[in-house]
Amino acid sequence: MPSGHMKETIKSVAIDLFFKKGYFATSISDLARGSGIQKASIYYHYASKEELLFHILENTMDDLTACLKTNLENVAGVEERMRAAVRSHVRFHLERQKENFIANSELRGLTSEHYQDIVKKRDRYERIFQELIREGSDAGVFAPGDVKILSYAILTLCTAGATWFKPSGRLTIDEIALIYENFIINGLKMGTIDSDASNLKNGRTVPLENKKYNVK
Amino acid sequence: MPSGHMKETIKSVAIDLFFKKGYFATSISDLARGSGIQKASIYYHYASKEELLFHILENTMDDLTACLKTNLENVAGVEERMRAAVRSHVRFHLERQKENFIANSELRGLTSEHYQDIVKKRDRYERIFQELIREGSDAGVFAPGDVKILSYAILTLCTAGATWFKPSGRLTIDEIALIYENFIINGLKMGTIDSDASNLKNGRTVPLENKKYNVK
DNA sequence: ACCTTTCTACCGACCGGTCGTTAGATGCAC
DNA sequence: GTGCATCTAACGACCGGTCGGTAGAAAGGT
Repeated sequence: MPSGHMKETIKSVAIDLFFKKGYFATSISDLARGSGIQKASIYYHYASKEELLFHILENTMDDLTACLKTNLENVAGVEERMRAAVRSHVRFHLERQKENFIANSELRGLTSEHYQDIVKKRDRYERIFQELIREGSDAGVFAPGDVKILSYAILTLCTAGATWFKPSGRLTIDEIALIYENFIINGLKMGTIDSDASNLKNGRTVPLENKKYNVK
Repeated sequence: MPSGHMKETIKSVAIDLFFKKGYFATSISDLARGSGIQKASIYYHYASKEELLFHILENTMDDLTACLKTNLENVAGVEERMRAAVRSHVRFHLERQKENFIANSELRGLTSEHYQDIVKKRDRYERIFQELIREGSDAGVFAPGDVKILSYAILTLCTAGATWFKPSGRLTIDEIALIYENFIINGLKMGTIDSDASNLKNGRTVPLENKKYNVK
């Protein structure tokens, strides 16, 4: 089971357990047990539990961005580039599901400095998509729309796959990637996306927090 | 700030803190401090921390479903019904952002019995959307596609709003709801959604977990 | 009206247990 | 014997939860 370096073993055990039980619910003892060492020995490799988490998240974010950049190399045309970007994003999230799940659910375990590091990396990644949307919109290929909201939509859509995807499931990663790719390109292309909310005709349709449900 | 009953005060303090710091990071002492009582007094109103969490989640899920059902009453036509459903979903998640965020991130805090209760409620809710997609697809209004994947896509897309939405932000809830509504209807309507993955032409484009990045 | 009992809502003190972390000794490869 | 990797042992902090008790309002009998 151990793959040479104990530091890597600990890391991969951590990825497993953080994914399965969550960061806070996973104790150093759990990590030690899973790695086959005593819990004090963890501290020879990592300064703290939080540093271990940060290490995982940082690696994931760096690989995610590197992956996207590589997959965009030599791809021409804004639609094809967006397709490639979505494909890259979906595949990365499904192939490395556990790490991505952690990256999206355990940010609160970080110190504020580390948190900001990760958010900065995430923002840089998002900006690549936003730039693509803007390009496509300028070129008339995509409908004009709110770039930020659309980028969030695209990314969270694909990211969500990491929460429900089962490698043993009905569909392969490539099939899922294609479904998303088409869904998104479709949503972006047509001209019906606008922010004209003038035709909204409604009062409150949602119950307030902690209030009993009442409509109209 | 306290609204009559202490039980309600505790609940709303819990919603605030679970949203801000997370369920595990919020201690009973935190809840007591926020509610202005001693921590032992919390147990007069709730049997345990977990029961309090369950109480919040159960309420939220029940209201979510009730809200959808009401908003679908007297709406005819499958496209209009889907639009109404998306609108209901987005609005509920943005208006009651904190509770919904908790409901999507703190399920792991539940006992397995309570967890299954909530998942059952969530599945019932999802099935309403899946039924809508199937109807629309049968009627030829929506393109045929994988019903489950599409329903996940729709729901997670809208749900994600609860993670980044700022009430003081640029766009109103209704504007965001409209953007999503159009994006989704668009994605569903066109005929390009299929699972024909026969034209996939690629090797590995994603680095493996814990492996250095390498393409092709 | 009076006294007694019950119930509600809370408090202060405390428990066993687990947590992340540290200090210092030990084995082992070179 | 030098240094790396791991060990045993322990630390203080804090956790969720329990306990016995209590002030005060309400209920009930006479």
